[in-house]
Amino acid sequence: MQVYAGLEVLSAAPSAAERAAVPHHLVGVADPGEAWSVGRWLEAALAALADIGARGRFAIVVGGTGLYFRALTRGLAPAPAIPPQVRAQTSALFEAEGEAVFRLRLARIDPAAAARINPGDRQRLTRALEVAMAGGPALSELQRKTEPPLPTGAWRAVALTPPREILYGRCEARLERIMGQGALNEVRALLARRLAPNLPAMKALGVAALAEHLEGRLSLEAALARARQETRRYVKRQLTWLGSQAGDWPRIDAAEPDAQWAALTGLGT
RNA sequence: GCCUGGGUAGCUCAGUUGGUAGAGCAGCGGACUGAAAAUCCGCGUGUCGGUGGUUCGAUUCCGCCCCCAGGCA
Repeated sequence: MQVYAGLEVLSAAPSAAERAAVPHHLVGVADPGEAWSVGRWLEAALAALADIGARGRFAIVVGGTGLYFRALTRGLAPAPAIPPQVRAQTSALFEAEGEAVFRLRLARIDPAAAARINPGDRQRLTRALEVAMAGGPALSELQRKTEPPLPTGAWRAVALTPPREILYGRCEARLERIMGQGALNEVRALLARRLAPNLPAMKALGVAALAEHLEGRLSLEAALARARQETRRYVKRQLTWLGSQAGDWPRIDAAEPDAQWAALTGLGT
């Protein structure tokens, strides 16, 4: 989300002072009207990493999105680009056929995907069919061919997993802070552009709830309560991801991380 | 004070013609390959307000008490 310009407050992007102290890459580089994706981000991230490496420096990749780390460390299936019209098409098809029939249709071209995807998971079902319809190998096939984009041993990872209660407290503090920094103004500006609500930028935590408040359909109190809830659920999903997908990463789980960080890096605090 | 409704899961409620109860939301757990701050899947023991009685058995029927809402004084 920090990739989008105009979401600096909502996404709690690094401050001007932080950015002056340390060069940051890929912050505010995209327009919220553009739909970025893991694939597009990965390309940009690899380019930035190559550039930093060429200057003889190392980079720190920071974020809360498990899929993006997975793409960077383990790779992304070499799937063809899917035009937006195709997506609209599969979505309409799903609508018309219903899940059961749609799944059977998918099973004919990508049985592994049809068997694996959870009931009701329309997003994954339609995505799998889109890739299959592009004419090349099925998504499940492509996923098997995935190669890590970075050389082994070129990177180290660490998962930050402080106690849940502390995390929730920090979410609360973050919400208060961004409200004080003008989160509502950012939402107002986003609404003024009348962007499609399914654009990724419009899915940033708090946008939908605060938009409902600005449109007079929700009290501020109720909107903040919903933003809090969405944030907590997101935190929970992050922790689940780290538990299974990044189970082998070393952890920093203390509320005050300095000692663990020093032990991990061999550097002083 | 009297009358009428209510008191069941964290919340809003359903239900049991007597055999110790179930939905939605919340919460928790899980999945995850170009929408991922997304999209999904799974999980329901709670003195059925308290107490005494009837009964083999009471959350359910009866008595008394407490609390809440509305009405009457």
